[in-house]
Amino acid sequence: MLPDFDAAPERLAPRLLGWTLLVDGVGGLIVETEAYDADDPASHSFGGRTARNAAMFGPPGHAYVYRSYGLHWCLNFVCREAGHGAAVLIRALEPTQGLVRMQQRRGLDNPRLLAAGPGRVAQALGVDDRFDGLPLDRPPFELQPPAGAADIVSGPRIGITKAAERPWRFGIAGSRFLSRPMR
DNA sequence: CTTTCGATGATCT
DNA sequence: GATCATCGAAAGG
Repeated sequence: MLPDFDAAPERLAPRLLGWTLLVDGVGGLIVETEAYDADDPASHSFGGRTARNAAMFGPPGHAYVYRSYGLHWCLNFVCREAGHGAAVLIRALEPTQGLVRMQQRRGLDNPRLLAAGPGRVAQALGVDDRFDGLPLDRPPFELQPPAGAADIVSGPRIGITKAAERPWRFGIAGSRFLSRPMR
């Protein structure tokens, strides 16, 4: 069973919450996401296809990984349809599997800080540009459906200047593992 | 608790 | 040459 990667990003993003994301058996529950679309000035795909964002214009259900601020990696799930340029940014996980491995990679103990933020997620999972364009339906990736329904909250996306009013950030209400509290 | 700032490099104009 | 879908440490209330 897999998420509906053919959906528009603002619909896929909330639906991903509660799924378990593992990379080589390490990861946890997705608790925070953001949607980015082609007609969205905040999106890397807004200006059309380039070398960096090529994976965003590839088939749905694949990874788009980019370098942020010259230091961090960020992981997205491509969605909608091939050639469109839509994706969902994975912003935070509640760690459940491979705690020690994540603590080693992050150089931290506190489970709360292991994957609370997109750069932290990628570092904890060992994701970098080698994962750009890889399919999400087979190893090293594994996705497991939610155990039950969760309360979902939405709000403005973080760290953007354009289209800042779109409420395309989604989180599980009350989770302690968000990059920032929802509002 | 809050705000500020430096790190660091690819990407795009 | 400016702009980042960020993080962590430091400084101030």
